[in-house]
Amino acid sequence: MSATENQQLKQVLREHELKATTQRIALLKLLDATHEHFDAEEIYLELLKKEKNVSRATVYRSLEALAEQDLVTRLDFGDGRMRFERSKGEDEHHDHLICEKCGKVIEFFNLEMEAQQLSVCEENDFTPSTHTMHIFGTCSDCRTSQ
Amino acid sequence: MSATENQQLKQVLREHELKATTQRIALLKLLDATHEHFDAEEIYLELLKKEKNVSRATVYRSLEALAEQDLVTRLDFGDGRMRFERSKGEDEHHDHLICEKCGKVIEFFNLEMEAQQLSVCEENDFTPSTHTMHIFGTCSDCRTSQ
DNA sequence: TCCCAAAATAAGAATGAATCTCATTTACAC
DNA sequence: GTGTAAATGAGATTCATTCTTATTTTGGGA
Ligand SMILES: [Mn+2]
Ligand SMILES: [Mn+2]
Ligand SMILES: [Zn+2]
Ligand SMILES: [Zn+2]
Repeated sequence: MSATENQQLKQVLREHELKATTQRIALLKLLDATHEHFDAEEIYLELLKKEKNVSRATVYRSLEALAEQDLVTRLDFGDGRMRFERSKGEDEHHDHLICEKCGKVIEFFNLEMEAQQLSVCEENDFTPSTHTMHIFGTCSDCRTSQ
Repeated sequence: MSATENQQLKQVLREHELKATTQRIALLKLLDATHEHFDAEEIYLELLKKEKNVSRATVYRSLEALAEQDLVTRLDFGDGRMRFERSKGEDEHHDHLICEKCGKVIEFFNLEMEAQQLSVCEENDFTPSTHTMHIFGTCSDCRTSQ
């Protein structure tokens, strides 16, 4: 809504050498607003509500461009479609607990685990770029309610 | 080849309440022989070389049945198709380093990391069932050769 | 403010991994 | 050996994602 938010996002996009299209701005605004882990179709449908002109192809292309610049993060929860979240700072990396019953996603960060990852890479003379650390299981709500 | 290997695999399948079809036996034999991380199409093509009758559908269905019984393990390296490996013992769980340049897969096990995972689950009142811990990056071969 | 070339978009076709359908074959308990 | 439920083969189908092409938009410069 706010013109200032639009301006800020325009700024962000340009800093990353991306043209500030209305679709990309709307996409970032959506992810900023919700903090959720949307898939492409959900993003497409949300954007349709707000903007008259959006196409699925643009959602996919924008997500690709934004992910390339680390403005959004791709998440693969292994169910056949990619999820996306707004990237937080370099310093705010986190991993995920995913409830197989209700789909809830719990974010966590564990410094010791990250340190062990680096240690494993060193042992294997391997230069890491990214990692996926997803723990699947049952959340407390789903465990108690059955 | 060996009749004894066939008999052993028949035995294994029956212990898991799976009918010992020639296709399932051939599939297990292939994975036992190579220790590789094949996708379904690769498995299909390999089986075609050896058996005259195999269909893609059977490969997928067999892999599903075998994975259900933990005789094979599904691996999602995030590139759009699932990989499969022969499951090792409960005690031989491992995770993967995946080279983004050459596709090489390095297996590792880190007890401290696994312990931290349990600790994170406890903190979040979460009951884990499985996890994916894949580190993507560049292997030493690919780093030195360029 | 107007103009232009390059880049991005809309709409829908194409792709490809995975699943489903159904007629036929096979496994295995009796 | 028989019968029956389960598994298979072949190909159709699904569905997420990518591609194609004509059209529109962006951003820089006149
Ligand atoms: Mn997250
Ligand atoms: Mn492995
Ligand atoms: Zn839950
Ligand atoms: Zn490599």
